[in-house]
Amino acid sequence: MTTVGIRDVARLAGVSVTTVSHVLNETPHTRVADETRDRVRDAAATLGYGPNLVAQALRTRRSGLVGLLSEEIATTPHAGRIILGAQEAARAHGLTLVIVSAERGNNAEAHRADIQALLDRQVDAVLYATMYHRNIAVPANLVDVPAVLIDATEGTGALPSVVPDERGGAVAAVRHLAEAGHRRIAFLNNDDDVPATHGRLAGYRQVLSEYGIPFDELLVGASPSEPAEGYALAKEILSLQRPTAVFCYNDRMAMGAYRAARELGLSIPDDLSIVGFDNQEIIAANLFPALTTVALPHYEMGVWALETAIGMFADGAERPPGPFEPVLLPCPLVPRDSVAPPRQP
Amino acid sequence: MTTVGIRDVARLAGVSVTTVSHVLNETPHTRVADETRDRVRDAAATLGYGPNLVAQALRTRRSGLVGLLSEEIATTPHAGRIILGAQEAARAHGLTLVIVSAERGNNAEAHRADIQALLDRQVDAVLYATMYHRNIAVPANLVDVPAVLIDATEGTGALPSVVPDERGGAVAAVRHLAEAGHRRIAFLNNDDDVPATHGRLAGYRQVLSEYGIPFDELLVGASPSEPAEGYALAKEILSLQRPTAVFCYNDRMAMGAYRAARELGLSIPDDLSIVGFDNQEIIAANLFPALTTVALPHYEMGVWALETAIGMFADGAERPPGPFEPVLLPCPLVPRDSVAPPRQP
DNA sequence: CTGAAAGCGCTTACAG
DNA sequence: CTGAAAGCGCTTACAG
Repeated sequence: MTTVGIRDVARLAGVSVTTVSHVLNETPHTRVADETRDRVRDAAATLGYGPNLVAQALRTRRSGLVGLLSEEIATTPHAGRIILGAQEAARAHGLTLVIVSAERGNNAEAHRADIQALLDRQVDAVLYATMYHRNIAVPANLVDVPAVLIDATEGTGALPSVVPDERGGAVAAVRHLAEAGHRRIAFLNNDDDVPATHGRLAGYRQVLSEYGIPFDELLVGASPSEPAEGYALAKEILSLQRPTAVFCYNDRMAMGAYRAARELGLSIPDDLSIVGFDNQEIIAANLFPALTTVALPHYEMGVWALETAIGMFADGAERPPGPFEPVLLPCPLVPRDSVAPPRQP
Repeated sequence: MTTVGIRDVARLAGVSVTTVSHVLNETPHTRVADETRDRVRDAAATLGYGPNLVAQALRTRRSGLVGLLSEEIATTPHAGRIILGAQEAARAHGLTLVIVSAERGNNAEAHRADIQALLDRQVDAVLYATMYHRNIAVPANLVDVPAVLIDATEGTGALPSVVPDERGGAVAAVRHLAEAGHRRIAFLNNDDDVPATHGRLAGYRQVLSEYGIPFDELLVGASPSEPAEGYALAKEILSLQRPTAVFCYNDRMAMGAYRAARELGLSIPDDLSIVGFDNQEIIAANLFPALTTVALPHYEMGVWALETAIGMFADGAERPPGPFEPVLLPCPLVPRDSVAPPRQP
């Protein structure tokens, strides 16, 4: 690969490198004769010239790189959608995404080192994504660069951050059930102290009061948010109580609820309607019947974060002072086949 | 962020930048007094100096960046494991991974542009990953740089490539069933003309002959590799034939087979043993009973590709001439709970 | 309208 | 054992 430089273009066009730079970059306030412009462009095209972005970065002190530090890139498809959103937004702005998967175990010191590596690379900004919505303490050196949090908040409001509107998503889910006519709606919650647990419960309660349905604590349970535990919890609540619908903290618990319903001889959706949360395609679309659920805005959070970061380092943009309120992105309902009106009483 | 440069270190240590560079990089064949070394290191440490990698890249003509072009980053967790493998290998070698998600639709021209963007960034190598094992035609400009294919082969052998040992994985799966005592083993295959279809069938047939089991075409069927179609196919074969075990092309089809078995009143694993392929955690671990399956070596392919790429651009390394034979990585059996000996006949 | 020259932050022969 | 100087490929005042 013979590498062609700006000098080669200048020589072929018979102009100086200054002029080549001006026309190729369309430098504002610079008049260049049309005829010269064309000559330069032709020369660049015939040589297949593309500027060396490393040199450009050194000179302009802008690398065009944005770093994405993500926990657990591999284990969840969610991370993939964040990456995709950030990546497509980056490409749309001529930026390149550099990714590093954070060490497991939440080792703050290791994260600091990962961020330092990104800083040494001169990234223009860093995006910091956690694997699920939570409150975190950020590594100290994150303040050395425009940074934004994805799926995470941090108490002080020092950084812009974007998270799912958990409550709003739950409201959509439970309203969907209520609108279908359900009044005895169980809720299988997670038992971790994380924002989604509280937010989804709040949404559930909100809809109950909207519809004047009394809160019945026998219809609400909490367990680890996995299929096996969801199954046990569903079995208990479905056996003792007689809800006509159940809203599950996530699709994995809904998987368990499907099994419980099956074992109790309850047919979905005729005997029991179920709504999940997370929209994990591989579960939701392939359960039988397909699961109605609520989508998490991972792609959108990736886009939002990237664009917010750009706003922090773009020319002329002042880095906003903060403190920042977390931005909530909507969690839309994804209707499939697991909801029907309750049977006639 | 006041950025500290090599000059600041030199000034503080009372030496030239040349000397700072030598000691920090441990340039071979360079004698520096121990006392000077220490002074330099102390100065760098107290200033928190890290070299500007952009400047270093420009000067050494080595960016330390490797690009990963991956189709469909978001839709499959597989891509995540490739990224993770490549990323961790990159970090271990002081390299940084740059990722770009290829346009959907397999648009060769768009891929060419994505690769060009990577080349403009001066990446030292590019890794090209497809979303499932297949034969492809690579964009022409990929030959301008050390490149390796992940999960893909390309006819001419122009590029190193790494793919799963489909046949070996199928052999492990079917042997596992045969060793448990099964002799009537059905195979639910995919119906696409892709390497995995042929490889897994070959592995199935190989084990049959190892055990002297005649090939019975009534026990073998093919359909799209999704739960719904797997269900239909399983229902047909399980109703008409009476296999004691079924080997499924992938975990999604196995999901369908579970449902078929349930509807036919067959209990897994007592009445019917099932083995899948792909080890999609979210399915395999959460089906009930948990699915015994075969893992695809995505993480390992990511590592292999990154390290092979390094071998192509490292100092002193000659770029191997090719043609290259695809390297097969093993697909190990992941035993769970869906296999048992057949009932007494 | 166009170009000569300095400089981004490093590394690396070369000289002493 | 240590340092002065050139140069990687660009951009950008500045001058004409």
